[in-house]
Amino acid sequence: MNTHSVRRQKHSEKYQAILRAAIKVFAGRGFFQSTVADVAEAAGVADGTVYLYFKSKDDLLISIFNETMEEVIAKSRVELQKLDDPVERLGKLASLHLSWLGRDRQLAVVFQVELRQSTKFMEEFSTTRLAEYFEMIREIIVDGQKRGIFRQEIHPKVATKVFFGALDEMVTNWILSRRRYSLESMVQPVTDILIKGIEK
Amino acid sequence: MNTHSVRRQKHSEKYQAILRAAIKVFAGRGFFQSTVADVAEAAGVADGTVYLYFKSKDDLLISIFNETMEEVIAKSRVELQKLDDPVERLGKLASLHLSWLGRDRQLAVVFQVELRQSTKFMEEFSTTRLAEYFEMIREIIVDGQKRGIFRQEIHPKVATKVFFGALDEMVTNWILSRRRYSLESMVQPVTDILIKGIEK
Amino acid sequence: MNTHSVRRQKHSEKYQAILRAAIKVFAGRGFFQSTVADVAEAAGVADGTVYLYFKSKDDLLISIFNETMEEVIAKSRVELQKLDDPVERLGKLASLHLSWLGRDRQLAVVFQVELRQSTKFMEEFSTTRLAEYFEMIREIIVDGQKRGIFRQEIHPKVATKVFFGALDEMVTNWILSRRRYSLESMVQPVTDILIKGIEK
Amino acid sequence: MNTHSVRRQKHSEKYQAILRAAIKVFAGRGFFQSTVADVAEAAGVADGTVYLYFKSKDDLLISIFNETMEEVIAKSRVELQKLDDPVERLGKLASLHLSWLGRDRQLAVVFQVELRQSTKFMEEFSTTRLAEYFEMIREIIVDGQKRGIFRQEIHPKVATKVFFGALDEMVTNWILSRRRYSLESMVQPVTDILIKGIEK
DNA sequence: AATGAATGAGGGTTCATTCAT
DNA sequence: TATGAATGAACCCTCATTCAT
Repeated sequence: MNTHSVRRQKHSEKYQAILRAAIKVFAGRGFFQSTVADVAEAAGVADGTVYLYFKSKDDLLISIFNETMEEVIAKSRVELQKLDDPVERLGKLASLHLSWLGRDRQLAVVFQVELRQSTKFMEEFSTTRLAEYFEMIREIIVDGQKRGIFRQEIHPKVATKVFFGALDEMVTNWILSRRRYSLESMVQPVTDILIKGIEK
Repeated sequence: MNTHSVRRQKHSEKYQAILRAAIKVFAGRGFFQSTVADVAEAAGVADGTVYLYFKSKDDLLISIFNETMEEVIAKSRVELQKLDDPVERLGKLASLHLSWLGRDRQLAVVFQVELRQSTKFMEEFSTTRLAEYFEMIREIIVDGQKRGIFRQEIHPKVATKVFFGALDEMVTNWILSRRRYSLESMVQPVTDILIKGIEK
Repeated sequence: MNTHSVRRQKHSEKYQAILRAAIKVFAGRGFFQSTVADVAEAAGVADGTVYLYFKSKDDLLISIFNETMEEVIAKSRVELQKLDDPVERLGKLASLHLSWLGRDRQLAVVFQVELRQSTKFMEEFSTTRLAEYFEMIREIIVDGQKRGIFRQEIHPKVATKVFFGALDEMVTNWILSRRRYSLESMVQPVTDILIKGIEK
Repeated sequence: MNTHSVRRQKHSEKYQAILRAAIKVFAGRGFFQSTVADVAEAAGVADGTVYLYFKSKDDLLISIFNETMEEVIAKSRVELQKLDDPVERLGKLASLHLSWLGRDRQLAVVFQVELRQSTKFMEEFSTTRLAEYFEMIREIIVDGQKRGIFRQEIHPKVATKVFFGALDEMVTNWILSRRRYSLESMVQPVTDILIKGIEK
């Protein structure tokens, strides 16, 4: 089996081309309405070639999630390490979250809509990379409590969900909105409410 | 067409049986993975009978949304009219939201996962019943601002999305969680944060 | 079984209404594309009622053929008996053929198109009422030969087919033609050729 | 779409195999009673393969018509160019018509019965390849009139229909007949009548 | 590595027919 | 007689995946 050689190709031009094509196609037509042939065509490769880089159609979706989250989490960690104040760090997280999705509407559609196709997917996702993301948020909140900046009585996990849920809804609303506005412009008003909500 | 008169019998036994079966089946297998035959079998009717009451498989999903939202909105209005204080009203809304979904895990799965299958669906939904629901929330917030209870500088629409997004995330997390806990138990900790976030 | 009582109803209002509706519907949408429900609706009766008067959907088509041919053959016989000259009789036959179909475009469509759906139908038809019709034509030709008006060397059966085929094609062309013209106007030019073709 | 390049391979083995299979199956069971699976099985290919070469089930029928007519018209033109006398040319046309259908009973069934399934088909056909065929006949007749061989008073279009209708009926009768005889044996007796009918 | 022709299982939907009322 | 709700078999077409080249 040449799995290994293929895995090495993760960052090959074709792998990336197919992944980008998948995002575009899934965003446009929806995951279930898209065909592997659609993705192949958009990537400019033959149908069979997709299977040299991805195990299945599902794997395309999972890979979009994993590849993107990996990058996002890594970048976020780097950015957050530069800051110390929990308030500033939460603000930064919100800013990063809304700016990376606000920059690429198609990717946002895939993340807000297509990746939530089934409990099967969602359960899988929420126990891996997404759990990491949640943990990042939770840690900041716990740290804020320790430092006496955030209220002791709030439950960190609940606050994490509130934080994530609020950002998530901003993105979903932005995607579905007819009006075209900058997703980043939501950072301040949202964090204002969220921070106030947990601050002492 | 005589199917029309049949389809209108929204409250006939069969209509309800098929709708309940659809919720159960869609929640279990996912909308796209479910077949109309699955729904029919679960409802104890023939495949063709489904089409006497619903236009298509999609219509089943849309009907689950519409029927449920109609009922939820109506009940919420009744309950909210009994209260005057914006804080109490928001608390009531959160309580109602989490309790009606917390009562029926399958319905919750359909609402949190299956109904978000495609932008097509979501765009349709978000412009109708869901918009009504958002409006209900927004009105309470605006009222709170007028009364000087909530901060003037918060943007009601943003606050509405934060409120909804937070509740929505509670439900999604609850569905995907392995641990079995009461969704209603989230009411107090969530509203605590949200109210604090917008209060003066 | 109440077959007998039903058969008695052949000329009841409903039987005729359903038959007329079937002609209209089959002519409009084609036999296979039409549904029994279409026919029932057009006839203003319930779906099930159709089955009180006709054994099956096929039976509707067969009945249209039989009922009409019965009438046509009977009327033709009466008219032909009034004439003696074989040339005049053939002319009369052509005239009757083109006028009864030219009078009712929908009936013509059913006869020229829908009744020829399958060899099964066609074999059945061609051995019954249609054979009678062919025989009527053949007898006139044989008579013409006996009287020395038509050429001896022509084969009566062949001449019959030529005669019928020519008329049949006139009707088919008329149905499919965009231009609207009187089918009866074809009588003279067609018989001119056909008569000349077999005359001494 | 890469199916296009495939579909263009009109003379590939598979394309021809499927087309032959379709003729056989449609002739045997009738177009509407035949399934695409029947055709695929008869052609020795998978169901889906049919759709690599043909757009739809309808397209199979249309292709049988077009492919055959194209060939027939081309061959007829070649043969007719070898002759000069309008009488001989009409005779040749009749001979070609009856011999190519008489050679392949299944093809004849498809042409006489299955292709006349619906006005939709017939209207489409009669305005394309069939119109060409009619035009070929008409030109010979007009030529015969110019040369003073055929009567001036006959209407060329009517004569064309008579000619075609007569041949057409020969074929239809031959198909439906229990007795097995050579269709080509009809050429002489039919043309005898038809030529006499239009000659001076 | 890449291709793309071929596969064949799978599913939404239709509709002729029945039968309890 | 008449109704029309209910049935369930049947079918066209799609498409993820494979594999010979």
